Amino acid sequence: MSIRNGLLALLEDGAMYGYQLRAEFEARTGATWPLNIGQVYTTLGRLERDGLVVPVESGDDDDGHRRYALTPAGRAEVTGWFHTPVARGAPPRDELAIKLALALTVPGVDVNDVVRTQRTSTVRTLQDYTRLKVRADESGDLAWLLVLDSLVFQAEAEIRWLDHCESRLARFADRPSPARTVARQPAAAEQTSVRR
Amino acid sequence: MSIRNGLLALLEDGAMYGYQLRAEFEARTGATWPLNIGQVYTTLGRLERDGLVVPVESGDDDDGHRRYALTPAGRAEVTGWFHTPVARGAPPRDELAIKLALALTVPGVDVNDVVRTQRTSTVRTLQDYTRLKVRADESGDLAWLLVLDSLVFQAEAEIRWLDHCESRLARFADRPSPARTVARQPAAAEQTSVRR
DNA sequence: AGTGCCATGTAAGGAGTTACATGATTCG
DNA sequence: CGAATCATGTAACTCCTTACATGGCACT
Repeated sequence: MSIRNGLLALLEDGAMYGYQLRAEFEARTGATWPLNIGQVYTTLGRLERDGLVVPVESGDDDDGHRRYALTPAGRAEVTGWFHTPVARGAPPRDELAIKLALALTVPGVDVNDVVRTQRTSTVRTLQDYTRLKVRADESGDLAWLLVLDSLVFQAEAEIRWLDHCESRLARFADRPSPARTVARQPAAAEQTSVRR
Repeated sequence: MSIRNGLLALLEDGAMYGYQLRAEFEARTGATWPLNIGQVYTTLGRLERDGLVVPVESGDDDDGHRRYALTPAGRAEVTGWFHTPVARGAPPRDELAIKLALALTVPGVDVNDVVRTQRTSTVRTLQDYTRLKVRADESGDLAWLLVLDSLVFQAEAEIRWLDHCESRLARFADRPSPARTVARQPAAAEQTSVRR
């Protein structure tokens, strides 16, 4: 969904063709998320089908570029997107959180090992980001700086969380019952819960 | 990818059938990410095709349940998953970061408005999480607690980042040049960059 | 008898990736 | 000339979601 809306937002700046849209998207987000060109075309196809975008008629200056322009409906979609907060109500699945939660209940997995492995990896990632921030600072690209800041904040939060997990795990280590998950659903998981 | 690996990890606990896998997954992650049952079956089909899982032959106690068990290759996949840090090298596209980066360069969008709208929304989400944490504390479900902590840490980081953005934007407000992104790619975006 | 849950699927489609095919233009 | 880049696509596939079809079984 972010690409679809992102392309629409870019078209607010004037009609563009597919290749140009990709270049603009990557330039304005610091090339943080490479955008594959095939998806640009298929997305443009869906946008056209949905009436948010129309190929601009270039009878005169036909340079072989298939430019698209926003329709009124498309313009409405863009302003709507900017005015609506990103839905964090159904948060995207976090592979790391899933992995740790499952590591707790699956036999033969050392949770602390998982935590420590992830921590060193994330710390390294964080270092990469701060190195990039130097370059962003020099370039004076505000958008790129903010995107990088976002990644830095997220990585720092992840590290804090991992440390938090480690200390919480240590606190629970005394208990003989290893916190095997007991389902909270009334009846369903009472029956389906597996314990050998 | 997280579901595929999650199902494999659950099967480490013994052979299960589709419906049971969904119930276990949701129970062990605090029902934070509802798992749709259709995907469980299609994923199991791919896992079987790839030789990571086999339907268990239940000639005797055939109760109509189609149970799956891990193969040695599947077991190897699970331990590999737990030992490998989650790749944050190609970070998942963050819709919020994209939105803000584009809001900077698209005409007619008040970035501060976007920031403030998102902030109140995220604060509300954070409050919901802390309410849930009370229940998780009472239930004593360690896995659920950690998952919720992860969401809280992420939401807090997002709020901090939004505040950070606001102050950085204020600092840039003096400058007459509204930080229109100039592409850093050597030649490409020089040509494709649009400014009217 | 009907409602609701358990259980297994299929269909259709959006989003995203990798890979390939095909031309035009530009540059060494 | 050849290689790289620009530019537009298509194909095949994974992942994920929503929705529908189909049965069994239990409880009132």
